[in-house]
Amino acid sequence: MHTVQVDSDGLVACASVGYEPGSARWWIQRSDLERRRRPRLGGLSTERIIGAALDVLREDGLDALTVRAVAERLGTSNASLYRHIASRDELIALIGDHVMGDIRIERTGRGWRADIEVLMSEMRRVILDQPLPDAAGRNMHGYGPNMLRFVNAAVTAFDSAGLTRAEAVYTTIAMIELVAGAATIQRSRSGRSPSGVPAGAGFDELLDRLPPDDVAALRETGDVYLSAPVDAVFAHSMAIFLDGVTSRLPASH
Amino acid sequence: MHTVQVDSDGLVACASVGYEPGSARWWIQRSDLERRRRPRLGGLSTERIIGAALDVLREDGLDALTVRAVAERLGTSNASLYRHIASRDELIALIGDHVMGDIRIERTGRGWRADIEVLMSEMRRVILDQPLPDAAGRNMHGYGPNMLRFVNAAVTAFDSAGLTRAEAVYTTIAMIELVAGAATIQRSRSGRSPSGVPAGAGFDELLDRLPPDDVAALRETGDVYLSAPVDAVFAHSMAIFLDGVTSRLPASH
DNA sequence: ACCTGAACACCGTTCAAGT
DNA sequence: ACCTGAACACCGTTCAAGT
Repeated sequence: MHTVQVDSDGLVACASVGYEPGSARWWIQRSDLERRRRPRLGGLSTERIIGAALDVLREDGLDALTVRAVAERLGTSNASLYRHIASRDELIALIGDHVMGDIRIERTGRGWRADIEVLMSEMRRVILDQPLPDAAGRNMHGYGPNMLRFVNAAVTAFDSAGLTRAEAVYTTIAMIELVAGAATIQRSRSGRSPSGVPAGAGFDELLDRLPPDDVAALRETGDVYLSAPVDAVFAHSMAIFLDGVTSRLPASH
Repeated sequence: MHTVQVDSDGLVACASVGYEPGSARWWIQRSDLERRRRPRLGGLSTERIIGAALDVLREDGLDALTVRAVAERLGTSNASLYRHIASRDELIALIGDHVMGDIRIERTGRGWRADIEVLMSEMRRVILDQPLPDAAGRNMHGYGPNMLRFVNAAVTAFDSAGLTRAEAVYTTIAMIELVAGAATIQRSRSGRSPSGVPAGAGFDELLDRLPPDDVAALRETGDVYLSAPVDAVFAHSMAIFLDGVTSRLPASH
């Protein structure tokens, strides 16, 4: 049982019926809504809101991304945004897919492995490019037009490698899982305190306080765990994944 | 330049000097702090706070996890919690590592691959077990005692497989990236609207609205993308990863 | 159809005052 | 050393009233 707010024009009613932001139905509803708009000169638009949100994100960081801050940057009241987005979660879902739109999708002509390498690197790049709210990552798998375009490109590439369609889909999901996880982990691995202290500083001292048996291997390799360059780690993760896919290909002769 | 709040007992001063929650230095500071406590009968403790937070999380979900809600469940004022945790972020970091403590770490005796399979499945299980705040995932890689124990177990297993120490460390990070990403994506894949609509409902209609060339492969395999069972997807991701690791092992004869 | 000031019901966090 | 009521500075969101 839903109580639906009905505005005089019924727009808000539509926007708040309650599909989960990022879900397929929600994206459908969204495109309907955008089509029904009658933009004013110098007025707001979803596009301008996303742009302002990305500005806030890049300049002042994740914590500063509030509806109020976005409104201020646009020179309007925060209440005005709610004519274009039904909630902060919607804004975040929109940002998530918008960012995926920066991915360059093109075949390399050098085979499926090179194609997938580019797709993975591109996805990682756009995620790391700005401090995305985690919730955007949560919806990143989602059903936005840019994400679906990306998924389609990956499925196509795995298809051309010789996988069955079903396996190409599964493999694409695995690829997305890995890149999403890698970006998240990298972000925290390279994090530092406000005071500038790297997250791993004092690692040896920390190990000394733990039961020796619990961290025996780490004692011998702690510096590797700490100082492994993030790009090298990603390259290695990607290589494992691609080698795994290769080993599952039907014998190619 | 820091302005440090100094309480009469100096405790709060210590807790707020500003290491990033989840960082190595922060965990060191934490264990010092806990050691200096003089608990009262029936009083609060970090442990009780974490327990209450997990209760809130499991019963009322992620959005309900507020400092105030945790305090209410403990029958105290929210201000009281700040004697044991310096911020909500600290609480989340503590939860993140606490959850990793549920992982059963034991050798299977059936080789490195079986050992790693267990570790991956266990990590996935504890992450999915409750709706963890994303920020906990962000810190999950971190330097908590339980996480380090887990990392150590994985490095040890890869070591026994024949990888060099450095490669074992890199491979462990890749493993964590994959499992963290897989859990995140699964959570959103199986999400539904408050009204109970699955996130993927209406997928075909959505594809119809996109440029046909952008989603050609998905049109043919959309149902697989939608209905792939989450457990099967994870098993497949894990198999790719393990096959990849295997293919990178030094020839074993 | 769009925009807005003012308000509502929350947050996390602080601090003086208590035991 | 620990706990707490009350307050502060925010949030996201709503709504009546304006154009």
